[in-house]
Amino acid sequence: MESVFEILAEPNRRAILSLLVSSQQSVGEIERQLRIPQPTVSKHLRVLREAGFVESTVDAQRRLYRLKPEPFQEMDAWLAQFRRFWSTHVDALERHLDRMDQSTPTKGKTKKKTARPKPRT
Amino acid sequence: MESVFEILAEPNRRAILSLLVSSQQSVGEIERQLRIPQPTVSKHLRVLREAGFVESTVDAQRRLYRLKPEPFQEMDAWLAQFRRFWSTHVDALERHLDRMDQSTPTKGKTKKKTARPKPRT
DNA sequence: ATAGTATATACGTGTAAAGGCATATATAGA
DNA sequence: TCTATATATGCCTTTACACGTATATACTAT
Repeated sequence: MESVFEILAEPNRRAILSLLVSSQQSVGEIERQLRIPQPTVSKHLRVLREAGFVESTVDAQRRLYRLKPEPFQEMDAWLAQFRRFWSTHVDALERHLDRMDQSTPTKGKTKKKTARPKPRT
Repeated sequence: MESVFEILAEPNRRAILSLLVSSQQSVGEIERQLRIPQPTVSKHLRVLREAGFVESTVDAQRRLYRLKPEPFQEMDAWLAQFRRFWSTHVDALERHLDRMDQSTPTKGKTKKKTARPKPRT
């Protein structure tokens, strides 16, 4: 479990990170929002912490977890080598996004799509 | 093995993708450059193909594999939700990049990645 | 048809990680 | 002190891959 990619391979961990985008959260808050048992949350948080994705501060009995930017930047740096490549393929990409659309668990976000004339598969 | 992140969790697969950035390659070429046994290469290529990362065309007995852009874009879309966040932390980021620099697995590398000077909480 | 080359697949095995459950640790408050 | 709350950790079981080795399939050339 050394690379950032292995860390992100776990869906619950990605969910936790997405939760923390809005603001820092306690273990209990994460537990309730994601409806996964507390020991599971704590274990994933440990992995995320050791990988540098999050850090925590103590607040009474609570621990507040928040994001750290570095590993995300590391991923972005890896992805960068492919950017040049995929930007030359925007057309095929649009068709793909068409089918993907709401696959990103952000929040209620308006998807500004330019006219997409391709409902076919 | 459904998400792009799980696909990229495997180091050999990431290496294959990085190889293919420059140009399309046959299985044998990949095998020789990465020095991993041919069945392993084929298996990883299968995974990558089924996940939409690559596609292949036939050239006599060879199969030429090349990148497809969509999954990369999907990853990028997921990462996007954190961009806003990490751009407000450029300073800490710069220090990190300083230590990371050439993090792209081109070839043999020294594996000193353990020491993490933490700007303590 | 036979041999040679290139790639894919099948099978068995080891391993590591994820989850469930119980319990330990720490802090707060009575 | 004792109890309640919040979080972490330990143990156990299950499962999902990744790899090695062997073999199958496909195409080429003689």
